[in-house]
Amino acid sequence: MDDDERRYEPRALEQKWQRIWAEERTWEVANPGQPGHRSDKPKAYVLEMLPYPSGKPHVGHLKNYSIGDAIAHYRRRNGFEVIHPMGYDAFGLPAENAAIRTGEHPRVSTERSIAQFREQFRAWGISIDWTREISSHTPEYYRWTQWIFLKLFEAGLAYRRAAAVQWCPTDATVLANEQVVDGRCERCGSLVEPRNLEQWFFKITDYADRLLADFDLLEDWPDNVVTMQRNWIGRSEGATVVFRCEQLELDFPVFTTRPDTLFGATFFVVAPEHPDLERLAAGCANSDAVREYVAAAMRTSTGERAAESRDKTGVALGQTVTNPVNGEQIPIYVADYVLMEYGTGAIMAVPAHDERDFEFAQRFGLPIRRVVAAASESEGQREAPLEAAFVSHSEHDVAINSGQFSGLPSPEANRRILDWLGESGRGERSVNYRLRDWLISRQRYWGCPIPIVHCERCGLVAVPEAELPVPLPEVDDYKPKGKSPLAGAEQWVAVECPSCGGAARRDTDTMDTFVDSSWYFLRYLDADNGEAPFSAEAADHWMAVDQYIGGVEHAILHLMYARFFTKALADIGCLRVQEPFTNLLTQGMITRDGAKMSKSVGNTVSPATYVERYGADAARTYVCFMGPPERGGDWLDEGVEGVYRFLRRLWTLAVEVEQRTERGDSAQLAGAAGPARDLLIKTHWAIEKATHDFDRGFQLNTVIAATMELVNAAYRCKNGLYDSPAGAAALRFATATTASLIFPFSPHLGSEVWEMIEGGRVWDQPWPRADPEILSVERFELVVQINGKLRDRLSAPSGSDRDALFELARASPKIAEQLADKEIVKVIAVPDKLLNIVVRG
RNA sequence: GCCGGGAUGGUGGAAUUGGUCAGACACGGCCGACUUAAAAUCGGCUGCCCCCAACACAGGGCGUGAGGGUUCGAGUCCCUCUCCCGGCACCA
Repeated sequence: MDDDERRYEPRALEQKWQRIWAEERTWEVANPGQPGHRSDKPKAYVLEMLPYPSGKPHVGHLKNYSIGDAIAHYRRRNGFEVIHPMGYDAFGLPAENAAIRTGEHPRVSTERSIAQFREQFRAWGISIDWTREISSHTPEYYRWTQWIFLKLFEAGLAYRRAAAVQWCPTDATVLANEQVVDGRCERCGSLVEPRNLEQWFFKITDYADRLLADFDLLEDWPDNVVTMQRNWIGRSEGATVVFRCEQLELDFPVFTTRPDTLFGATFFVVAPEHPDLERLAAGCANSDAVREYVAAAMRTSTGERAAESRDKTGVALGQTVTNPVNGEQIPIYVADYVLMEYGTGAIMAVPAHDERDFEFAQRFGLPIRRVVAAASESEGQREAPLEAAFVSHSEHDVAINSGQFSGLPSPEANRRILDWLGESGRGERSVNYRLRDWLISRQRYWGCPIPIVHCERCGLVAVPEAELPVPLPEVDDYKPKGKSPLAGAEQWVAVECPSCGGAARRDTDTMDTFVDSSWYFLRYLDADNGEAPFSAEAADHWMAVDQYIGGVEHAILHLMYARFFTKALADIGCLRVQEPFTNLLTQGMITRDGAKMSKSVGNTVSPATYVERYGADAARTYVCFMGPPERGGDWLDEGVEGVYRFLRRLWTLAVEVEQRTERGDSAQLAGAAGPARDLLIKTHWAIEKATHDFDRGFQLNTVIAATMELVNAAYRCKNGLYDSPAGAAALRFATATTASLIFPFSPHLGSEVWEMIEGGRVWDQPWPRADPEILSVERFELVVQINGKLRDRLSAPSGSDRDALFELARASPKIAEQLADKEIVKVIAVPDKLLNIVVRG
């Protein structure tokens, strides 16, 4: 064959294998009951987070799918029936905002982008079962998103209520709590404003405890993700204590985590949004000032109000409540540092033991009474005025100035006070969460319509299942105007009430796109099902996702919502698992020149460019070689080139080995000696190293390094091996093994080299196994240390005991010299590794 | 402030979990071979310092953010500190 034709040409080679995989439908798997279903193999569900299709895929996608594909291949080769599907999170704001600018329908731009993504995934050679492809914007998909919404509605988990919500003025929509970062819209950065609106919520708070408890069901999730979710849910144990306003005959329950500080409560604060505020203010002399304060608080943006540097503000209400532990009358204030959304919207203020209350008390000249002290403090220290709030959770603290509880250790005071309150019905143990219900209404166009009809007579009426999907109507104007663009589709909005038949109107909001992605991993399992979102049989077989791979930016939002959906669907009876993702790998971000890639900085990397120049194999292998998957890394063109050079070296080696050796002489391996045996050992070493690193948290970078070492070893010895049968066999074995080990990263080249050397399909081959016999050596290099310092290396027989090793070491001139006139204190031996002689003198 | 994760050559990162002078593999750099030449390719060297007129060899010392500790032995375990990254934060 002509030399030119034997050059490494990734493009032609990659196209060849991609064609074979498409024609032979290599990566398709069948459900139970379908022809071709493999009940003989264990299943593995390998899934990467689905992409939001905008423009073309970027390097983050390349990394995500390269890692996922390597894992999918590795599982397949280890005997698993792997389901590895793909889809698109196609609804969303960017496409809609583009539509407002360009006038092009979001469906058109989205579908163009989907085509580009699909095309790139094929060009990358990702092993996807394309028969399961879904896209969340299609009626076939969102019909079932609506169906699930209705099930949640029936179960009381979807409800509508008026609430103070966070409004983004730029995107002209409300946002979920999770989408507000530092008081700003996560997406566009605008300061969000408080608004009182009636909105749809999902009752995720009902699941708070299960979301926490079921972390135990997960096998391997990164600690930081679990911690972030824990913090987000923010469970705190404490008590609800009732303070009564005698004048108005009103009870005010408050939540506290520190019942032991009750005797230190010297005033009481309610949030500006508190529903009883008007009644409290009505009779008091200050009522104008109160109303003014409340109005100002309502105008202040959420972020501004939360700013820590801000001085405490508030207004006295001129009323008092009774402290249930000592009957004291303490004044009531309204202040915006108390949040209506947390607890009961009212607090008992204990300035001596809470920084915020302390600050407020100082500003308003309120008494500060100390009720907790460290056990070590003297009487004098305990009586001295506080410079700052004494906030401590030590078990060694004691209660002081606390009536009959004075002198008790704080934990006990806590218990006793609670019991005592409970007996008289003035308080009880309770739990509070930071987590709020998930606000899912969006006043935007490009999303899944909410399948509810508003009827003046019947109220909220579910669209009957048979009428799903409620189609997303065509509109002329996408511009958000404070209400959903869907409201402009008058014909669509006007509808008969499914319940009474009278004139009614459709809900014109669309759902948060996180709803779409909270169940997509279930639709893959049964993507063509026209009767249900998925069959119980398919879900029972494939769920849960054994390995999920995606960006850590979804640690809270997507991952918590999907966990909630899974539990809710299980409760409704659709699903038998409690957790969707058993193992999670969060990949690190790829930067360029040390900075996050962004169009405005102009440091983006287009994978397509590199795939064209170096091939998909080089690009994929490079992103896996940069470092451990969960770490980030800086993209270097030289790095891709380095991997490309390695692949080309493998190719060149394979061509040479194929030309200069004969197939089928593997029996010769048994007799290998000298360099041939060394190469054989190196090959088994590489197999063991690769397998070990794959199994230990997918250390993909070192798997690749092992294959590089093997190729380097083959290059160093190959010219001396061609002439002997054993040498030739060792070279063939090393080359084919490299192909086999690199296949999960470079599937095209791996397939090609395997075919050249061994014939057939590498993906049908089981993952290679290292032969322990070959790896166990008869002799090893003994390291001899004296007082922990290396002094000599000797060849020693494997399995020698301590005494034998010591005798051997003493025979060495270097060691003998070191040991002269020294007293041997101790000899430590590590079998087949080292000997440490401890001496004195 | 609280929680989580880090800090290893010029660079990305290795180190089989307390055991072979730490630095695999790769990038970058230097040198050589091939070539009229360059590119490509192949091969070699590449932590710092000392000893030496210089080269080579051999040798010695120091090195995993800083300091201390445990141990025969520490990048790995413990304590203190510094810095960096991520998350949460007026949540009672």
